[in-house]
Amino acid sequence: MPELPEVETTRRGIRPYVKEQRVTKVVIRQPKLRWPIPESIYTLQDQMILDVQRRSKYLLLNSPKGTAIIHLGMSGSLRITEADEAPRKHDHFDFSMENNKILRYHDPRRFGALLWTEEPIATHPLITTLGPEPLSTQFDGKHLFKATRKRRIAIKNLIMNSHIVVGVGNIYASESLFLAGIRPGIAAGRLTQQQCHHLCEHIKAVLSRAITQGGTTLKDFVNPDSTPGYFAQSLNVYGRTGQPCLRCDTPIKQKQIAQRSSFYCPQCQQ
DNA sequence: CTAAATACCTGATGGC
DNA sequence: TGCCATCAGGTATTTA
Repeated sequence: MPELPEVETTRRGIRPYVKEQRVTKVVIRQPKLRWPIPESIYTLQDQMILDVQRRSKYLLLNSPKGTAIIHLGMSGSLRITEADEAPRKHDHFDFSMENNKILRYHDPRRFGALLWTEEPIATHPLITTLGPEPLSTQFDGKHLFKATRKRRIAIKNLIMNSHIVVGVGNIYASESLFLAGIRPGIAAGRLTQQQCHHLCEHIKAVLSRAITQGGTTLKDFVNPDSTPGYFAQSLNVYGRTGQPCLRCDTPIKQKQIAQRSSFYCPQCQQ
């Protein structure tokens, strides 16, 4: 389940293998992803990948003629394989490169995407409406406080809204709310300025820590079986229904908020 | 405008 | 052992 740390870990993992490599071949085995893969993606063929960037959970492969936009959805992953390695089930597309390696996309649930744009990436419809990066200075307590005013939506939903801040998925929404001592279901507009400040700081802390831990597995990145390191980190509340809170021993509660499982400690989060 | 529901998809899991 | 039902999850889009 790629959240922002996993996407960033993927970016760092593939970059050494694809940056400044010419794409020798684009192979599409399954064009039906979240949106159909456009024919225009073949423009990437014979282009040099200048860099791999990330905006929100979108990976951006820059070339002189345009940008390939990759989203991992919920079950997507990218790996580097050797040129002669046979594709497996759910390996939907390949970018072969001059260095005799393949950038290969795998996605059982096909919620991911591969798109192509020749416009400046900032003008792309998927990108223009996005809120600030969570780790940037643009995202601070003031921004969050302002975004919460007069909003009745649950605070957990609000921080998962990419128009407000990008990159906060279901796992880290629950985790950061625990660290900030805020109930996930509370109306966003009821948060104080100080609570917004705390929540913002904890979102930044939990995401940076996860990226650091994801980085520990980077050396194994070419191993397709490598699991992202951050899943091994101790989660305080996510997936711990009924188990004792690590801070106060009260059993962790699970509640559906907007069709998403949310986890919290009824004692530590008021 | 906001908020909630819907759509997309497969694999893992649980009940019978 | 098999089969159906349920759930998980990111996010754009549709509906209210």
